[in-house]
Amino acid sequence: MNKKIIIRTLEKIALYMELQAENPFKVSAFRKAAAALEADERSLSEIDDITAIKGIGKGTAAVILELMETGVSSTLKELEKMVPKGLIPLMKLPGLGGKKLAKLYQELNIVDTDSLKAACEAGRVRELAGFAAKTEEKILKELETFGSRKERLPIWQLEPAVLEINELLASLPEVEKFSVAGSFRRVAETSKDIDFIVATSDYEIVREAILTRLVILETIAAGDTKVSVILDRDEPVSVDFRLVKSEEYATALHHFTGSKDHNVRMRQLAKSMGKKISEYGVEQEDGSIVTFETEEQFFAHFDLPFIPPTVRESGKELDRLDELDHLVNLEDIVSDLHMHTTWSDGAHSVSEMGQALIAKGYTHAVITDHSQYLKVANGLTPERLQQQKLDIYAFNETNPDFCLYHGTEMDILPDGTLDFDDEVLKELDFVIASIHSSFTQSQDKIMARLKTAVEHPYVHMIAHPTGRIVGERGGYEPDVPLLIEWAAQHGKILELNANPYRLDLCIEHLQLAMEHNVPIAINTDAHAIDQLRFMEIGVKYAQKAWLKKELIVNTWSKEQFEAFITKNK
DNA sequence: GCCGTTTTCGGCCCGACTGTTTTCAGTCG
Repeated sequence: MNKKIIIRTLEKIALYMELQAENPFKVSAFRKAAAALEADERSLSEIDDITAIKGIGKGTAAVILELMETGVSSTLKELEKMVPKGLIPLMKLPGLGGKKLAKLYQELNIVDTDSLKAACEAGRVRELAGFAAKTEEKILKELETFGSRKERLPIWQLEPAVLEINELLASLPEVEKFSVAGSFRRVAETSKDIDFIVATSDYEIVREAILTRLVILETIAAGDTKVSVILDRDEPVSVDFRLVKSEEYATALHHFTGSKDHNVRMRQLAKSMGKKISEYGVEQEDGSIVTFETEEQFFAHFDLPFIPPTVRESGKELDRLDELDHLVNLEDIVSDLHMHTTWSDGAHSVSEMGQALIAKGYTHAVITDHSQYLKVANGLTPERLQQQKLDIYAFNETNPDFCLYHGTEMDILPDGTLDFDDEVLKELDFVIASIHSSFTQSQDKIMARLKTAVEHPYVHMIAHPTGRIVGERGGYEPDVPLLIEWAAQHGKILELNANPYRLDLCIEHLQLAMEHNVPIAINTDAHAIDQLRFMEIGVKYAQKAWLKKELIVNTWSKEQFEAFITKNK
């Protein structure tokens, strides 16, 4: 029996129970059991006493054991008999939860979207106690777009919306402090919505600014302290604003940054100390409320160091406090090793990129334009590469405190050969190899291509090793664990591409790379100056994998970096 | 249904908003 199937079954049981209007604590007990099983790293066969896991007791263990022995759950089967399947997806309809759906089913025999729509249109829903005309209208309206709207949006689709809101809030004098919160702040690959915490003493003006100055498709809620809207963008984006007093800001930001599991763990810790955490402060044993200037102070109140949002996930981060010092921060980054200029498909010149990098406070960087094979990107021939070198050296001469290295992002061709000869490569300071073509080749062929590159003495790094696009496509699906092994053998760098479209390597692979001591470069792959900002996303993503900063090439000094790039020359 | 040095019953994180009510239930995060 597959552990995943057991987890899903427990979750399904919870869902069905919810639709039976079962005791909510019982429902959450099944969800907690599923989560506990998922959080346990052991495989099923390695667990001898399942009830020893916190959150799994007699009842849920019985379900698990039955599944392991027979492959089915009689509990779920019973529930399926009592609850029509068509009701399950309706749980996702905003405004409808288990209790309301149970009522609709019991009183009006509503079993799916069609019967729900019919009942609304016939005006029968409004006759139920607890429902009225407004609810009926709302359900009908939601049914129109039901199923067509994406449930989660990838980070690259949300980021521009976050920037736009940042700009609006920064422009309001009534706003004292603000920050994005939620899973976006934790740099999740996808998020259901965007959360913002805004400190102000002038709720009304801020609320009006939000409602009038953003392009809004729909206003879900507009209360005193909470404003919920759907922005009118290519994909509609849900945004929640929490308006709080300045002194509540730190606790509110912590609360709405989550994750849920992190908050639960924090609240349990608080409780064990006789305190109570709410989004507005920490209630002490004597009933007084303590508030904080910053999240740092909030954590310090519980004798904890600052835990970065990115690692606030399972709650287990509270058991890894001694590793926090090794996490990389944006201040540790002194270089960016992958970017493009007008020589290929970039928007800015060598000199413009160089100035922008200096403004970032970096000590060095590498210009890595595309190679000749990539004609759509105006890839460089060996001749143009020669000319570019002069351009880069000229920049260095006028900016002696900074070093711009001359590199390339060379294509690994579909036939497995490299786009430049050794004579060309050995003249370059830094050589990136990457795949931009024939994604659909077999894994063997893809791996053979990567192997050529990894083994080549002049290649320093493999860029965006999977070619995935977050939330869109999987990429060329290489055997990443094998690639990591090769990189370890040959002393090559693997890239964490900081562009939110890409973010490969993914967290799981970054962890594996760290176990093998493979150096990781966090690079923006910028095609324009403003994309240099992606470094922050990359750094935070690396934190999520608990990547040690010592292993991150961009934290190395110029001397360390030079020692690395010259070792095979 | 799960848990427990406040321990075998009673609480389970906590609070805002909406829509229904006329003091609150349900939903949501």
